[in-house]
Amino acid sequence: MLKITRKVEYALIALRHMQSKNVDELTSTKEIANQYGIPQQLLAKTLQQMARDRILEAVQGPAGGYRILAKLDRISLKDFFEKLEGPLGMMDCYFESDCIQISACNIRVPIQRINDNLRNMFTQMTLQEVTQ
Amino acid sequence: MLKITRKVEYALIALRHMQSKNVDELTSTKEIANQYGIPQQLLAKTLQQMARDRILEAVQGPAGGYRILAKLDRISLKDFFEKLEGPLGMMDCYFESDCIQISACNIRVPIQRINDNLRNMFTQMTLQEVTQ
DNA sequence: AATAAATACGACATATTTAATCGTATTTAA
DNA sequence: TTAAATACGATTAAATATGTCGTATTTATT
Repeated sequence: MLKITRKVEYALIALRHMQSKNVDELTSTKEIANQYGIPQQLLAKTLQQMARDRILEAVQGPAGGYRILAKLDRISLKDFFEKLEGPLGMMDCYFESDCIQISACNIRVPIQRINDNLRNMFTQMTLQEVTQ
Repeated sequence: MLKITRKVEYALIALRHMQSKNVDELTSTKEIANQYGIPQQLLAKTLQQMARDRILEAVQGPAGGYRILAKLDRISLKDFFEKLEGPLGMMDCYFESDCIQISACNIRVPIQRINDNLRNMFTQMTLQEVTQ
């Protein structure tokens, strides 16, 4: 429980790598995959998604690659995680209302308390803070 | 990511159920399983583990069952989660040192920052607070 | 003493989720 | 025209979580 996924891991590695370069400089998937021993195809998908989410900018063609597009100090860790993984909650019943046993359930409030604290925490941390 | 497991879910349900009773009163696995629609065998294992962890007290034989043994306001959510699920960290490299690419890894510090915040948060919440 | 109802627990099976790979298309600098 | 890069849906593989089975042990009740 509470494990970070590879997708998020690879995304953080890539961001941190790009942060060590000049802002306009491009980084290819291959470069990162080789340097950190990451499956290239999988990393590619992650970077593509980040480009769709306007965190990165993609440049196609040879000598292409990615560079950081967004202001990382404006993106909370919560938003970052949710962009990559979907809604951030410790239980689905936090979002869905079709739990079969919802009427009998006695821990909705407890779970909500934990969830709220968790979300608060990740809302207060920015990507910049974490990756700088 | 960040999903609570059934084990933890069932443990919370059981605790909350028992909290609504007199402190000495026993609750059987069957009673909880029936009332909340939980697989009895699986719940049984969870309760057995909680008994081993001295959170619950088990009484065997017919008319046996479990009652709350520990002071719930003395148990942090971190300890509770770790008793049930093992070390609480967003990445294993927080605990293990045999990561193959540890030398190339550039996100140990970032991950540690997230981890520390997470652990802090769960250290400050007590089981009592959550389930009361 | 026998029975029945409960906990104890290892081993196995199934389901779900995550991670990785494959194949193909598109873009564009050289 | 070619080669090197991104784009992305489909599939496979691996890992984890969830659930079940079988059997043993304990003990109140009869």
